[in-house]
Amino acid sequence: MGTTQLESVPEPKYWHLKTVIGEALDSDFAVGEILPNERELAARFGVARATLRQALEQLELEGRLQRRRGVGTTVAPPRMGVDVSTTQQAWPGAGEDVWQSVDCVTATPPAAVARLLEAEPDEPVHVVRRLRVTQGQAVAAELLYVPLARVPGQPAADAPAGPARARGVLRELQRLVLDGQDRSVELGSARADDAKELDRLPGAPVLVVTTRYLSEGRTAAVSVATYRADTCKLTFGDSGDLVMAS
Amino acid sequence: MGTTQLESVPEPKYWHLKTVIGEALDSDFAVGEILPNERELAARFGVARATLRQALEQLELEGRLQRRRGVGTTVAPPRMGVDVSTTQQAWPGAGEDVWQSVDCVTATPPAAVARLLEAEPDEPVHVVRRLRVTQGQAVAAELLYVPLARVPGQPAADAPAGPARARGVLRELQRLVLDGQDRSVELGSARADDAKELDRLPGAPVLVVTTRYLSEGRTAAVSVATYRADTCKLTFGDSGDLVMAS
DNA sequence: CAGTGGTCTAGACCACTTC
DNA sequence: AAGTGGTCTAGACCACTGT
Repeated sequence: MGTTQLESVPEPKYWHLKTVIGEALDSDFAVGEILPNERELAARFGVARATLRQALEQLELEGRLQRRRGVGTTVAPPRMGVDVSTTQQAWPGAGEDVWQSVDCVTATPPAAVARLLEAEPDEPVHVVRRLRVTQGQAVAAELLYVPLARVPGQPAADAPAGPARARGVLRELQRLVLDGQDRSVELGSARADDAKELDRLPGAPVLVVTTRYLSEGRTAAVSVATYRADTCKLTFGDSGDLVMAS
Repeated sequence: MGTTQLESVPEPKYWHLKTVIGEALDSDFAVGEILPNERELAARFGVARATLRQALEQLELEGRLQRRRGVGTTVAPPRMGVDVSTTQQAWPGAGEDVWQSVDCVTATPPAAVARLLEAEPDEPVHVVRRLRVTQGQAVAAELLYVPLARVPGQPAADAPAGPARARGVLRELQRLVLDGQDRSVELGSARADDAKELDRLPGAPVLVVTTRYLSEGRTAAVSVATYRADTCKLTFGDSGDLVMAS
């Protein structure tokens, strides 16, 4: 007894629910196990389905649950650590193991990207689409913007859009001297196309990693990569080869 | 005529709403301006308030809106870039400008932290509470865990809890040799205490930055910092002194 | 006090997956 | 066809902020 704290600030129901279910997940459920459906759970806890859903949404946001329409709600495995460190400065595509080139087209970039590129909003750029696959799962979708003028040997600017052309642009990029790069991470919500590639619904929370690649004092390329926030933890290993396992 | 796309996949209402309002924000509103209240907006768009709220929630998640109970919904300023780079390896508290020491107590860490510390779950640690303030605003709340055994000169282990003791622990830490650090970023939701310090409601989305400080081959300290995801963009400047302004 | 956003309800229908 | 999560409604009341 003692500090029973009689609801000086009454806790919202969904918040309390989240705690209760969260504890149940730790003790009574195994990873991958499916929970009772939402109507069942709502009835069991004596709340409306909307309230129950509010609790489940939070747990999904924290990476503890995974919900799929038409299937059900399952207990999520711990988030996988995805290395995004920049200690080994390198152009994208240097370690071709994790990123798959999907496509490449020529277009004018969004205004925000043009600003980062220090280019006119209507300057045409290569737009390379890549997918990061880890343990058989797509964890990130990337758009890499490279102004045509920055890659000298036009690697088939008129070549048919596709993976081959994407690899061509990456190859040209790697000919340049990389002076440095800076990076930012922020919360966003998945655009429709990214959501599709990541097997999520549009609007799903994602971690947006924006990288600016510098060469000869200019911005040579900008990458905007959206990582699934539910399943990923971004890691920056800055201490030799040590990586946070967990 | 052309690609009118007759709803092959009917877009959810709230998604469409989000787009419409988002565009209106760009063209018709200035930063800081207050929007009409939710009931008014819902009526104007001919939807239920819950649906309107779903759209506003997304926009808030993306840092475009700011909502405060009892006050209203305002247009948010662009996210501020917060530097969290680790290029200059340093113990916490080395640049005392941005972090304010708030408190320090002795306790046993959560299980997950104990694991990172490579310590027994019941080993007592200093828990230093700090607040990161930028431009007059609290942007992050941190808990720094330092095992008592790691800091040699017990800096008043029984001293009264408070800022003075916090600074004492940081001072002791800085006597050690820092071998390296690694870091991870993931999405989380604010615990009640963090939410209070960050002036948000519990459950608000946050970016959780976990840092492990290594000394003499061991983990000397673990920091868990929760940044407001709505107002912050974490930056990692790895190219000299260049910072992404935006 | 009036006005705001936050919580909650009890329903309905829709889109998707699986059998 | 049956069962799942996703969307949407039209209300109600609560907690908080201002005046």
